[in-house]
Amino acid sequence: MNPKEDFCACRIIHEERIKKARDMALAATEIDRMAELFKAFADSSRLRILWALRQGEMCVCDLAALLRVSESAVSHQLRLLRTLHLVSNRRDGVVLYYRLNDEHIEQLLQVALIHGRE
Amino acid sequence: MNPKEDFCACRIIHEERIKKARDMALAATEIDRMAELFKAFADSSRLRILWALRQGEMCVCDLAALLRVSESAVSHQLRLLRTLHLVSNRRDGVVLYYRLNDEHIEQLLQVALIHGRE
DNA sequence: TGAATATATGAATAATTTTTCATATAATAA
DNA sequence: TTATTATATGAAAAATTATTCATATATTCA
Repeated sequence: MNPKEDFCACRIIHEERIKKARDMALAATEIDRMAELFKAFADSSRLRILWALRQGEMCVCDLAALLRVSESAVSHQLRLLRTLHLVSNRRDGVVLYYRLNDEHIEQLLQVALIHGRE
Repeated sequence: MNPKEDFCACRIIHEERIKKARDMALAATEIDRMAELFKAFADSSRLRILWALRQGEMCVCDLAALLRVSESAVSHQLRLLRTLHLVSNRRDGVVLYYRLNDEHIEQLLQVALIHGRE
């Protein structure tokens, strides 16, 4: 079977459904952007960081102590979250304080939490 | 540095913030369940499957043709979505029709899409 | 200026996830 | 019953992601 071709080994294929799905499909870039966003939430360390930051800014050191992981690991995770504009930081002397950057974060967390509890 | 210990190499640590974050932290099982859910959305193949199923049920073969990937790959992805109760299926003879199982899916997709477009 | 420290980062390793390939299962048709 | 076919699945291979370790950077303080 060659997935590159627009056919399928099966006989039972629903042309109209596939056409309809193609018509309303999102552009690849949009799918990729969504996947990137969900990936940011798809890791327990990052989820705990995001959840913790809901109640106020914290420095890298605080987050490392909270999660009980190395500061380097937290810093790498924060970089990913920063790259996706989910968090931003503010420097006060030598310390960087991180905060949530976006109301959508809270929405996604809440929907996921409710989903899990049902 | 030993991440297992409740301390941090840094001097500047905000005890109250960490305590507050600990107090409102989610249980590990809840974090894990949320991470699992987000993982399901954190892959472009699965996102495209979920997006396609919004407009009606499709069989494995349809989805493979739509995504242009092997039926085996789609089937593995569907198993994951099934395990998380995000999709369910209905058998009609030899064909299995898959459908979305949950209104939260639509909500998560929409929030993520809007987020990406802003 | 030099030492100390909070954080960042590249590269390597470890861990996890996705896809493929081969084969199995379940339903239908002959 | 046997052949066919749509889908499922285990195990291996390929790809991706997280963490660690070593080191770099930026800021403060002496």
